[in-house]
Amino acid sequence: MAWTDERVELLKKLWAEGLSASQIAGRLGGVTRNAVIGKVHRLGLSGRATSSRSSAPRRGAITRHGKIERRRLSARRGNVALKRLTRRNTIRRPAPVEELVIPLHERATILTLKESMCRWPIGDPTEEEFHFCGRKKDGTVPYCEHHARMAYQPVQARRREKRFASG
DNA sequence: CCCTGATTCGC
DNA sequence: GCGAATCAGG
Repeated sequence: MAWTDERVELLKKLWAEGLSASQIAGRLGGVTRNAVIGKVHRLGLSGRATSSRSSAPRRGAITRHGKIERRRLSARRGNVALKRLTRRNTIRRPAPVEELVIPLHERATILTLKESMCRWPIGDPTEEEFHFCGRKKDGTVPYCEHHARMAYQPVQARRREKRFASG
């Protein structure tokens, strides 16, 4: 699919809003995240404000798409020695009840929703702003931790409702 | 393994 | 100019 003026403008807008390349690709449709990244570079938009990534590749050994060199580099990776032990937070807060406001750049549409994303619907499906939660979920439930609590309400909450209902 | 952006280069 | 393949990294 061609980079029409409209699509380029949309790309610029979404990139400025902080959407990731894959998210933008999902919204545009017809392009991969690689295409988006490539276009971003050609437009000179790369390097978003607070991205202090220094992922520039090491120079020197890479010839072309040299497979030998790649393998050598890959073999040299993975020297993870010690990980800091983290203390678990023992304080448990009660489950929140209010709906969360999902930041614009984290919202998922039907096109960007992945298997690993929370499918809790937010808003009116007939409206443009309709989206899904989109945060990370585990494999056992279709929702993130927060929305799982809303979907499967704890016994306590139901007891309270029952009590209200009966008197 | 999920994801992120960056780079190279055949097309 | 385009973007797949591949990279480095969280």
